Amino acid sequence: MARPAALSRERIVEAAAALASRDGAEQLTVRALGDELRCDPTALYRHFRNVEELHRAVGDHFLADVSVHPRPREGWRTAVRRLCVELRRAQLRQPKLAALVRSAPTRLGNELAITEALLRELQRGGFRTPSAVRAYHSLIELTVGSAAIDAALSAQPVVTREATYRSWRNDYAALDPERFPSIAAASGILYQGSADQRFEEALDVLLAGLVARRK
Amino acid sequence: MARPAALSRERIVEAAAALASRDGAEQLTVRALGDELRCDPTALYRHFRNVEELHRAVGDHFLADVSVHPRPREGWRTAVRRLCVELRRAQLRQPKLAALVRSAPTRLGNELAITEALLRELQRGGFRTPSAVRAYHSLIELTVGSAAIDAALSAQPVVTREATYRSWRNDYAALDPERFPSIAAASGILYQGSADQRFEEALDVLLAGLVARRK
DNA sequence: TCACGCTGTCAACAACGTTGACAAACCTGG
DNA sequence: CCAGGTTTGTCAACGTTGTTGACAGCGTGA
Repeated sequence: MARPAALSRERIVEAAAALASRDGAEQLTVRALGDELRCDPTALYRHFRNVEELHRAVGDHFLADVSVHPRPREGWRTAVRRLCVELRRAQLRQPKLAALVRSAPTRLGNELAITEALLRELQRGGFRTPSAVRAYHSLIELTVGSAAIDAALSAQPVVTREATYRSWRNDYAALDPERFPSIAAASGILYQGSADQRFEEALDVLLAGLVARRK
Repeated sequence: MARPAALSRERIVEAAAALASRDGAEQLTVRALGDELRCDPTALYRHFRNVEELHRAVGDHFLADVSVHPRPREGWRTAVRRLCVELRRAQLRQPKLAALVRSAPTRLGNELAITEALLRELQRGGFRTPSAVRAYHSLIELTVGSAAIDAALSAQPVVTREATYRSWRNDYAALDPERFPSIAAASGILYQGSADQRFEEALDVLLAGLVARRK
């Protein structure tokens, strides 16, 4: 081949992931990555066509946590539900990196495996291809979207988060009941419970709706 | 006050809105805004602390577009669907703002009006308060989350966006059918149609699921 | 009238992604 | 064993972004 090759896609991706999860995805710049790797920033372009390609690789890196292999005695609906819950959990674990994968699918290894697993399970559940694809889109929309919403808050410690929810409910309760009667009546239970609960509730409702429209 | 005051927050926000909806939010730069207003780009800083404050103002401007007043002869389900679609549309008009709004409800004017309208319509549809709140959470999770996903792409002009979807489908089609049989079979219809269609499909499924669980 | 304050202009800075020319290091064909 | 070609990191530079500080023009209150 060529020269010692101090760099490699893997080494770059790992450095980028460390940098992004430490300083935030917005700090993941070509020059900062050069500092992190102790090499010239533009050396990156020997391994990636542009930053977008790098972002996709980094985004895919942490999706490896989702286990996509079929489990014996697991029904399709349980499998789909678990895949979505794990995908969400992986994104919430790395909220800063999740910003890289939610706007566009990476179309790389780990994400492809998740997509394949979801489509496979839906088909096993009796969805024919066009219907399975529509169901897949709906599930991803809810799962990834919900993770995007909750990313910021889930980064906070539990006590802080609970305090935040409480202050929201207080704000709702302080409203003029004449102008906002429905909010006032609901102020005690708005944003009660965890975001995980709210997501799984929505997921179950969506799944039920999908089953009813299955074809 | 002072000099003729050719500029104002309102005039700037309107010019920014026109620019963003014409050329895409990506093109909403300080210099482009200067061209649009026929003034020096930095004059903007006499009215806004920085671009982020401008983005918020533009976003607020569009949130007012969601019409929350009850319409005669409009069923609750139609109303809920419309509110969600309009809320999503409002957020997509200012993709850069979506990042600021989605993590936490602002609990201010326009957003409160939307919350109130959603809860009101759900109750009109036969949901009792606790059930209506859960339904509200699910709907917001999907609507705001979906907007967060699509924000980046909807910032691009239509032709670019279509080219992006096409290149995704090409990537899926180029995969090894042995390793990814389900994706290969679905590659022609993955990410076909618009993001709006996919969202409304998911919304309809969710609504159907909610109705089935109504109490 | 005149000084103050608001507002737009201008030049400049730092940081961003990206490119093309260059140089060093390795592999391979002769 | 060495010459040629390829790979890979370095360097300087370009065009773009947001932002700042000095300057100048204008209107109003003292």
